[in-house]
Amino acid sequence: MIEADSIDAVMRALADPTRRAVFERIVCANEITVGELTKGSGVTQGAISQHLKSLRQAGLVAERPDGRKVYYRAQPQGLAPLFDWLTHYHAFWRDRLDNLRATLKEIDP
Amino acid sequence: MIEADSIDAVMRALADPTRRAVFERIVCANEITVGELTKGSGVTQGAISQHLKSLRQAGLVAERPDGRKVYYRAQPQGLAPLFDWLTHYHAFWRDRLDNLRATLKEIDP
DNA sequence: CTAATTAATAAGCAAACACTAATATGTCTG
DNA sequence: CAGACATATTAGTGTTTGCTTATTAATTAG
Repeated sequence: MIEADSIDAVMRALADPTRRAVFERIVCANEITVGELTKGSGVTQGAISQHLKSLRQAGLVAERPDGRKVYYRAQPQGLAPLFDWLTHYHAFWRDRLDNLRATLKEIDP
Repeated sequence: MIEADSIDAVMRALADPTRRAVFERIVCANEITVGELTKGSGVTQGAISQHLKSLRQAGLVAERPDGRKVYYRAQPQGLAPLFDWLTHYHAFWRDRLDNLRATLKEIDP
């Protein structure tokens, strides 16, 4: 069984376009500060901090405070719930299609 | 480049728990009517219809009207944007980790 | 033709959300 | 220490969202 809570947190976190963009930038930059993320994001530093909180709670990013800066990096295993969910339903589909094919072959071999 | 619009629609559609549950039921049942989906969903038929509209617009499900009933089925290629997005960032990560490993090996072979 | 059934849609509403501006907290620098 | 800097947090606000009830449209049954 896929854990419903984590998939929920991950999906919700990635559903918002600006928050997803923040996540993508964090992935591409190995490590990046809040200030850098704010620059060119189109929103306020406060907004970025709030998005980071969501991403952190979803397990998608981790923080590394250094002095007065905080570096964020992506957490690879954070996408696991989403990955599992997708694979599960993909497998489901594939099996059903296989069964369908088999049945059709049985009827008309 | 991953198409931003479709990934957005798919993520938004699957972000809501009840809508995601509707989708999962549609996947598991090969075909299912609105009435059956409503039964045991905890929400009204109107709500279900609205969720189906979102899923349809995201390309995740397709309808097959038959008499006064409407049968819904999942559309396998609907998850493709999500799948592509995931693979893209997964690959990104893997490459970066590979590079890191290589660099470490260079320093201390 | 009339009733009942099935699904889509519309209007209204409360809750959640994304954002801003302002403030608080902690850190470095002169 | 005082002021600049980097980030988190809070309060307030407009918009979106998920839901309900009621209605409409279409199809079938008696």
